Amino acid sequence: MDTPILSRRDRYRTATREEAKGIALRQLAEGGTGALSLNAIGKEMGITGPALYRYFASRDALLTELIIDAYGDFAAAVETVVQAGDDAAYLRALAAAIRAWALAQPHRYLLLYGTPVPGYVAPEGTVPLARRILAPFLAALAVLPSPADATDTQLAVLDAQFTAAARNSDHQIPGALMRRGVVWWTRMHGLLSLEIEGHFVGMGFDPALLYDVEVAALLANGGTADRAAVNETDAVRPS
Amino acid sequence: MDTPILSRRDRYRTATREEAKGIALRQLAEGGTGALSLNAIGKEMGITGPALYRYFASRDALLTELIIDAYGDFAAAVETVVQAGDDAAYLRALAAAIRAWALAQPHRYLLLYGTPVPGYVAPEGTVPLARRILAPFLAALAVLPSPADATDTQLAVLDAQFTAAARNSDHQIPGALMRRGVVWWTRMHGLLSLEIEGHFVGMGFDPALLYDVEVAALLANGGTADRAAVNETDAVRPS
DNA sequence: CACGACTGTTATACGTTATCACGAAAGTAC
DNA sequence: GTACTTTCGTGATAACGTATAACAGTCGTG
Repeated sequence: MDTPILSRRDRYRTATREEAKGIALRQLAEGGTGALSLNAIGKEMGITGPALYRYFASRDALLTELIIDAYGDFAAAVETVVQAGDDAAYLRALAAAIRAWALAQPHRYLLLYGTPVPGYVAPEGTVPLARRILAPFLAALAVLPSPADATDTQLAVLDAQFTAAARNSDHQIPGALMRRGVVWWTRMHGLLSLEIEGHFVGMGFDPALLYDVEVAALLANGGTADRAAVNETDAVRPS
Repeated sequence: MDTPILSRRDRYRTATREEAKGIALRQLAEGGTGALSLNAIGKEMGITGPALYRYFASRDALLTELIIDAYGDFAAAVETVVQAGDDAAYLRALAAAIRAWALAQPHRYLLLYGTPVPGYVAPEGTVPLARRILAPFLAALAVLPSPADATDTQLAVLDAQFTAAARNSDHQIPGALMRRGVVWWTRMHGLLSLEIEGHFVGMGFDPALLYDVEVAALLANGGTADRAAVNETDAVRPS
């Protein structure tokens, strides 16, 4: 967060930009991505719609800016988790932080991981941000013993793919570790997205409890099958 | 699928409705929910936009109709899976059918489980449809031995919640069984939604393989932690 | 045949994004 | 202090969207 010397004009410019983005977030929370309107934002700020085009190139530009901000905010929230207790407790705290952030501002979570909006173009600078969120999990998982081993051929192939991908990238994360991190990610996201989108309402159970149970399962067997009966891959597939 | 005797007019009416819905699906696949336009549909059909309001009360009405259709189609696709081999193979085939349908028409999958569109109102008749999709899984899971037991207090509470919810509903599904079904659902959805939305691109692994691995994990330990070290629930939670 | 329901058309109101030309304000240079 | 330049905001405009209303044609039925 470096704040270079800003001229009077630049300060005003960033101030109005922030004000607009704040109103945009509120509109987003109230009516989803479809409710985001530069005209409405302008009206609320006391200026006309076209005036906002001095600050944002287009509606999509504002939206991608909100996405990038949300990524950074999300990553920051995860990074503030302090490592207290053993690694299992740390992972539980990380998972809890993920859920807390997602439930506190569901619209922003959906902005990151929800249905891509019409003119969706991955903002390019998004990959390192996504890795920043996963990093704490990987750090904790690295020192946690992995119950499952490569006796399973499928797992071995998958881990080899991750290892190969690491070679072509700038990081050097072991394949099996990255695989475990992705499993954590997908399971947490499955629960959170369904909860946020309201698919659990009326089912009569506590989503927080199911979340804890799933986190416990991840801690116990690391997201892999530690039994046999896995090698029969050629199941009956439907037409 | 009962087809009562339709008058000449009713046949024409349903025909144009179906034609419009077909074009709507194509528009949806090309540009997402935002690209769905009654005007554009009409133009493509050779009629004006307002004419379509004789067939659909509003844009949202058309959208919810598409959602209901997708639910039925999805459920039908799952139900066509034939039970061959043991129950594990059947469950694998069911999971594969889920993935095949979702990947074949990602926009429709997102219509069901994706970010709710602006004027989202759960179409009311959607709950039995959602249960229809889960039903085959529950049937197969019922006869499959569950490795995990209620030695875990969290699991016991969760299962009790599901059991209580069943009492207030019309079905009579045991709590532990329903819990296992929901775990299958959330894990499959986590993988499928992230894959469909393109969050796996560039990571260098085969999503199908990860899917198989996760299904194997579900089969092996039923989505629960079969080890200890679960009872320390009070982890460090961030601010 | 005649009536009535159904279908499609134009016109209209109102909303959105986005661009443009113009005028006003603020900052900078002399 | 005056003149210049950059920035900011406005209003007009084009194109597209939903949705309603009034009107005209078409079809099925009594």
